[in-house]
Amino acid sequence: MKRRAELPNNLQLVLAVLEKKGHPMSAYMILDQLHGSSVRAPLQVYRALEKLISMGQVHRLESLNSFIACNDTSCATVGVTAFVICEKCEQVQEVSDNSVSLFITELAEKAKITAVKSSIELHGICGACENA
Amino acid sequence: MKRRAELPNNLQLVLAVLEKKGHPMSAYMILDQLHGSSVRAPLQVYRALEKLISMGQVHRLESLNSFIACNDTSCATVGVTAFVICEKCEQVQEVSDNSVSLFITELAEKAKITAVKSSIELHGICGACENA
DNA sequence: GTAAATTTGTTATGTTATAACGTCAAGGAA
DNA sequence: TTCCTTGACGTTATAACATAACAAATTTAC
Ligand SMILES: [Zn+2]
Ligand SMILES: [Zn+2]
Ligand SMILES: [Zn+2]
Ligand SMILES: [Zn+2]
Repeated sequence: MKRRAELPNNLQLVLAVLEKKGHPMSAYMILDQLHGSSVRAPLQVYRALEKLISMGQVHRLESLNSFIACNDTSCATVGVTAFVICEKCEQVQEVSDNSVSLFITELAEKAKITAVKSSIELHGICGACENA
Repeated sequence: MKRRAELPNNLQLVLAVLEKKGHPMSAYMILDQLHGSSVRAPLQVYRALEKLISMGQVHRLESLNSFIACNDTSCATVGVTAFVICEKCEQVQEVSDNSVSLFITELAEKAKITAVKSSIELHGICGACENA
């Protein structure tokens, strides 16, 4: 994996925006934030996101058509991650312990399928928002 | 739950198209199939889909931006369903046994969140396609 | 150093989803 | 009945998300 400083410029820019925000952002929200930089067109953002995702630095949230900077170093080694999303404050937790990978393994076996990728996204209201 | 014959016309039309296909379809694919009927505009399709989904007759696959007719009577009673999708033949299996709902329950507890909805989608290559 | 291959930028376009507004029909109160 | 409210539906327009196609620049292979 490339070290941060070695990332091409567009990847650094996109990743920095996502990390600063800390919440899910659509590609077009990212593009808005980069107004004035060398990143001018949607495709530049999508291409950067694609690479960052393949490096494990960014995740795509399918149920939101959005992207978020990885916030859990362990998810890269485990490979399967579940995302828990608060619908009120947009906080996202990554869960990538054994129970998640075991669940996916068993699901694939049960369905007689060779898994390629998985998307597990749980929406709800987090504790902090519940008590607000 | 309304019986099939009692469904409003647009809902019947949309559901019939999805059931005939048996695979995931985007709203616009459904619209194409309904050319010549009273369903002429995207919003008619989306409104029908929204109702069919709330009745449990149709599911939305977040990772495909697509919709599929429910093919498993048990998923309505359990409430939580995992979808296993073959990327080659587009066959979709619904899994809604106890292991799935238990996994979601435990995930919600672990993340200290009150679950509202969940999306579990596993992509892969099914047995039939693997041997082809 | 030159040609081929890859990456990047730009424009245009395709795909998915919703906002805004007008019409009509059903149902209830006066 | 007649008026009013309410909700469902159709239509047009537009917003939001994503990729195709091509040109220019850069990197890589020899
Ligand atoms: Zn992560
Ligand atoms: Zn919250
Ligand atoms: Zn179902
Ligand atoms: Zn298959």
